[in-house]
Amino acid sequence: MPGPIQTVQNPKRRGTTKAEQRQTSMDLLLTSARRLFVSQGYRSTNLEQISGEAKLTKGAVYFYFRSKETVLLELLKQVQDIVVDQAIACVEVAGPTFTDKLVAYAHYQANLGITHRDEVLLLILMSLEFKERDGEVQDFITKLYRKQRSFIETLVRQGQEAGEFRSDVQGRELAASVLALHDGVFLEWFRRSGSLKGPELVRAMRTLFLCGLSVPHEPKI
Amino acid sequence: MPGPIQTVQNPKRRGTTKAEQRQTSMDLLLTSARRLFVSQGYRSTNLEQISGEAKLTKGAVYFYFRSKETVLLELLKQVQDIVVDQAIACVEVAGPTFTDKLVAYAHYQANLGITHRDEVLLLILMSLEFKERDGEVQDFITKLYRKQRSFIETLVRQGQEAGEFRSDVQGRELAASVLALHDGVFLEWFRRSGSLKGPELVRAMRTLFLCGLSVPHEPKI
Amino acid sequence: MPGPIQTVQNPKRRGTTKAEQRQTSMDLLLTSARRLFVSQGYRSTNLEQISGEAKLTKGAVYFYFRSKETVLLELLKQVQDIVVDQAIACVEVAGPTFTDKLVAYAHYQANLGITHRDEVLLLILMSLEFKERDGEVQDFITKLYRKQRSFIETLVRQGQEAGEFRSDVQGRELAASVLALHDGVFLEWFRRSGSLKGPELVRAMRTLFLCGLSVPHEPKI
Amino acid sequence: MPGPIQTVQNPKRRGTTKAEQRQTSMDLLLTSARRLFVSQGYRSTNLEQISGEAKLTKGAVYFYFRSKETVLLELLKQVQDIVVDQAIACVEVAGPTFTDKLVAYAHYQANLGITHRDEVLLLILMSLEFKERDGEVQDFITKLYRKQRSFIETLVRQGQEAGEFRSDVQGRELAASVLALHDGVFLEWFRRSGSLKGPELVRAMRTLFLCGLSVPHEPKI
DNA sequence: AATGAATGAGCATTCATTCAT
DNA sequence: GATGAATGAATGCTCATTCAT
Repeated sequence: MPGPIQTVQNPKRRGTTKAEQRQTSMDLLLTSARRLFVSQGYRSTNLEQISGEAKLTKGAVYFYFRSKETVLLELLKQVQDIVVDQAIACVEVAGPTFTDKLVAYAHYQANLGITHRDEVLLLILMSLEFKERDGEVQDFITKLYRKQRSFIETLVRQGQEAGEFRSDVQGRELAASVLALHDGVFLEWFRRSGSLKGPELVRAMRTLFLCGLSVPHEPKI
Repeated sequence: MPGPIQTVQNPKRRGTTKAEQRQTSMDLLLTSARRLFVSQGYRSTNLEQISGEAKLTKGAVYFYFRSKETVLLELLKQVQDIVVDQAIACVEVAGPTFTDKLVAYAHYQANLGITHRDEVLLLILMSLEFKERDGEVQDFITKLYRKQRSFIETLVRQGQEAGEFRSDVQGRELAASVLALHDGVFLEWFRRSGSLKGPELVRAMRTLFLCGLSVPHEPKI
Repeated sequence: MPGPIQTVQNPKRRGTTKAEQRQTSMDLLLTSARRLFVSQGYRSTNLEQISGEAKLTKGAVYFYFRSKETVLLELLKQVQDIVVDQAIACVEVAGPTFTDKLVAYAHYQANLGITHRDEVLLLILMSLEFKERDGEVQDFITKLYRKQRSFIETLVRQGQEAGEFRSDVQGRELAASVLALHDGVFLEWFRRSGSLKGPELVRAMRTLFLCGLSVPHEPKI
Repeated sequence: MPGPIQTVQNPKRRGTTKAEQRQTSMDLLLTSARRLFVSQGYRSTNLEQISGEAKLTKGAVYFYFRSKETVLLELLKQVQDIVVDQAIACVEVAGPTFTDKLVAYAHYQANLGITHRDEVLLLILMSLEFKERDGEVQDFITKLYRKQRSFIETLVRQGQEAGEFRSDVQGRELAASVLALHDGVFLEWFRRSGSLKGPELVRAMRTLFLCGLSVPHEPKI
């Protein structure tokens, strides 16, 4: 018979407290939202898909979040912590040379690609999807990117001043290239999921980073 | 039964032949569609925006194209010609070394970034937006990327065999990095439109290309 | 390349006068409209289909007719002549008994089913499709049906008075049954085009007509 | 991003359980859809009319049904039960003669004309409107008609073999005439809603059935 | 804690109709 | 005599959001 059939809420997660259940449901919703936003895009993902994958209904999303946009913002906050803040913290303890720091950065990111692939991709993809929109999401993403950029830029500039990195290209643009390579590698990986060997790709990326940044040993072009 | 409609037909494009008018309108529609698809995404652009920007109405789009998707396919055909085929043709006449060829490729692409920014971006952005969808668009994009990749991969492999490019990273992954850097640079430029100096960015990209690919002259890392 | 491709008007109907060409084009349009209205219905047939089948374009329809509705009205005028007026004329010269007249009517209609199938069906189908609409078409069809009905009713009533037809059912309802059987047979034929033998069906219809109308020869039910 | 919508939710169907509300709304929608499809045709009825008559909105139709077509299919399933299956069941228990069975069929249908006029008409009208279309609806209707036809045909053939019905016309065509008369009578009633006396019409129909089918008692025509 | 009913704005698409050429 | 360009109203359908339960 007709009508959208929703799964009957059978007594699940028995033996858990309300608070635990709350957390579980929220986590399920966030995880499926993240996965779907990454694979289909924000706009092309609807609340039925998100809640369905978490074995809940649309209404549940509104119980936990104010709106679809809030779900994304929540995800982006997680991203900020994992992808940006922890990367910065990790680089800060590395050293002593700036080359060491850059390698640490590359390694941290490469590792994220394995442990938190969707978080990394979410930031990149949403930055593109929300480019011309304005609102909280746009603002948040812009700030995140700005933070990331200025961190790398500082690193690159310091490396240049220390004579570790080449100075024949301006720091701002060199830093932009580093980020570009980073994002590009993740996107290419995303696009071809399966047909590329992750570790090899990371090695190639690191090689490009280092060789491209290092002081050239003889005139090129 | 809809009654007779009394619109005041503003005499537009008067004094032009049908053929000219056709070409003009189609070009206007394609140009505004391209611009909008790039800046807002395919799904977030509606036909009213596309036609409105060309001073036409939704109906006109359907006079020239079978559907919204057909508009995009038409644009992608142009992209294939400009961004992929001509790049390949351009590289083929360059030489004699593979390094020369790679530089020619980088220069051609860098130039496109100035003369055909939207065409380049369209391909990259649509490849991401249509990732999980299937249909004609997905197929077309996949083929385009495959062509581009296999071309670069061949170039990189030949350069490796000729001893010009480093061989400590597999050709496939090295080629992927080249494309990743390319796409990444364009996206970063797109994201920050205005705040980056194009020529400088291109120089940085070229440097990364060449230094990263060239045979290392002394042990690194 | 895009855009709806229309057949190029190659020099056709050469060696004919304008008037002849006019007539030819109008006839072509009317014939394809009739065929399409019958097979798909009025609303589901669009002007592109009508004109396309006549190797002309939408605009041509508007050159010859004021509107889509006018095309149908023109067709219905033809139907009036062939299906109703000529049937009446034909019956009037038949005789001498009312049974003879009824047989003449049945034969005329049966013959029409072969020579002018679409005209007969058009009236029946449009009477159903335009039932709740109002306007010229509705009016025209209503008048046609009224004419047909009152003609048959008179015939039946006269037959009853002459003692040829049974009088245990009121003339109005008996006449309605005759028309119902007539329309029903044509529709069933239409629905199953192909799987029914026309001549056999006509014989069955005639049998039902006559037996059902004739004075019963012994008590029934 | 659509902002929060401030509709004043008129508290409708308050005090009813979800299940009741569901049933009520679905029934209202189906009933108005049936009425409108019969009086205006499927294609000429829009979802606003259907939902409006049930004091709901377009969206509600999509809450209960997957598409406009699904609404029709649901209605046709009801028709199958009431108009075809129950008629067959009813005839099967009638007897002992085949004439008795035919009379039972006629009575059942005549009664339906009063209690379920729209259901009977829906099948007939949709069989015409969907003639050239293909898809689920067409398939369903074709199967229904086939079932009906083969049932009547068997009945007629058995009556012929038993010597109750005339054998000078082939069973297939005789059966077709019975259905034709049936459909024709309903359509004529539909077309002239109001100006025909139902019971009289039914008597006329039954008379035509019986007289036309019965073995002739003396040479006719 | 979560569901199910219902809404309404937005959107791609179809199509009769107009009009300059 | 007829075409091609363009319009705008209509319509099926999607989806974020609201709210009573």
